[in-house]
Amino acid sequence: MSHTYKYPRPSVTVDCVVFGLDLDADDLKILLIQRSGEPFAGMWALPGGFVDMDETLEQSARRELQEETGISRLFLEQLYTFGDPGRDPRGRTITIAYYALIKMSDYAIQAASDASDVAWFAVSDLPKLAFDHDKIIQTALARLKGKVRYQPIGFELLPTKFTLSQLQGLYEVILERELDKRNFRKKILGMGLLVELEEIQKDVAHRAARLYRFDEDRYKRLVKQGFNFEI
Amino acid sequence: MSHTYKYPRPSVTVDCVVFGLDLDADDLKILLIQRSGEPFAGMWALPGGFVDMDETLEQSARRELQEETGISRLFLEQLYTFGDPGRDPRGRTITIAYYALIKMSDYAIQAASDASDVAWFAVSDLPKLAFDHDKIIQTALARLKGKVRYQPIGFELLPTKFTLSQLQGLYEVILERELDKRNFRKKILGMGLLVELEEIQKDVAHRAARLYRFDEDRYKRLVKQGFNFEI
DNA sequence: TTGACAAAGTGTTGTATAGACACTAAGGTT
DNA sequence: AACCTTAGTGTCTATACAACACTTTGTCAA
Repeated sequence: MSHTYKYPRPSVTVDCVVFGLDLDADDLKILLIQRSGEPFAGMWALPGGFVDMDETLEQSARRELQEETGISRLFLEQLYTFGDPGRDPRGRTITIAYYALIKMSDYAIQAASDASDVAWFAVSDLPKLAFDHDKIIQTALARLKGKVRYQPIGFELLPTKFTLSQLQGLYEVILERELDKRNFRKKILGMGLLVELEEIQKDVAHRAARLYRFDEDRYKRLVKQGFNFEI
Repeated sequence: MSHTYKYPRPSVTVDCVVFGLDLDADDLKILLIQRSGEPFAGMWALPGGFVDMDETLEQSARRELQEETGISRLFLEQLYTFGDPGRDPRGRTITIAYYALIKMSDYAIQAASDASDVAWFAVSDLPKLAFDHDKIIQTALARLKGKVRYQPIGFELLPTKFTLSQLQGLYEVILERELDKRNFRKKILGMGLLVELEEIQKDVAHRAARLYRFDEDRYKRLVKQGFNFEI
């Protein structure tokens, strides 16, 4: 069955920049898939695909992620729409890019056990990418860097329970600069958005750090009162 | 001539939220056009239209603005892409929304002398709009409000030469709160981005204010050195 | 011409926040 | 028992922000 229109139409796709945080390597990573078909067969690319006619753009992004990587529950936000003629050799294609933040620890097994055509790459060591996906990733990095300071989205990258050092490391990796430990703790604890848990770290070869969790309910309440998150 | 594809494709359009500042009324305005054809004939809508196959999305937005309103040189930036199924009764349509800032004083004649189907509306007094254009406008307002504090885009709305009171009024309108005159002047002048001109206001029924212009070159140089604009 | 009006223009002070900075505590390893 | 690694903690200074009221300048009308 085919579809005929009076005027030509571009193809419309979604692509996802999925960020994960490697706590051990103190490294920000991106999930890529290896293309099996042409064009760019064998090259690495962002997970994504064509938009179905009866789903929203966000649903489309979630579905493609589910299909290609098995990842389902995550923070997802529209990034930017790329549509230069020539960005896809098959013909005019417009892609709505999304970026996602996932708790990599939750998915560690999945990504590892999956077929070899899904893998995490450190942001600082990306392979050559299909289409204009390098440009999309640069845009996503800039957005993340800009946004993480004013909205508590960084917590989406950490496990539910985390140490203050892990949180600081997260900001250091994303913002690409070092932060002062005392000032950071003073500030983040002063906001009253972290709940100190009774638990401490386990299996570390040094003094174990206290675990905290982000208090999302309190954050939402404070925002209503005009509270402004800022690192 | 018709075009046939194996899979169905959505239509792709661009829409523009054009902001202008009414210096007399101290009012933020949006440029709308009155639809002549179905659907939503007679209703007001954002200027926009279908994307051609051989132009970038931004070119497309500029072309549509030129065609429908005569406006050509302006600040234009991608806003967000709206693509819910059902947002256009003619069938699945995805629209890439842009927002633009124009020096309304430069275009005052054009908008007025044009056909009656182009008009400025105060943001606080918009008519009922076609499609989901009210939602697009709300998104644009939020973006403008968020962005104007951290990037000197506000100057795009003022004439080249402006008074400090006009600049303050601009921020007050966009941010929807009053600012202290002395603190505002101290801060904005302290940034060293305004050039004090030899000229003063004319034809005002009170003490004439000094005119300033924004020093874009200096701003660009400062940004390279890590300068952060913030109101 | 002068008095009323309207907006321009101008500094100080207290308060809060950001940034610089170094040592002790705890726990596991050798 | 000594060592190694990371956790955890407080003060001071400089800067930025917020609150606050009066004088100056020019126009217009009586």
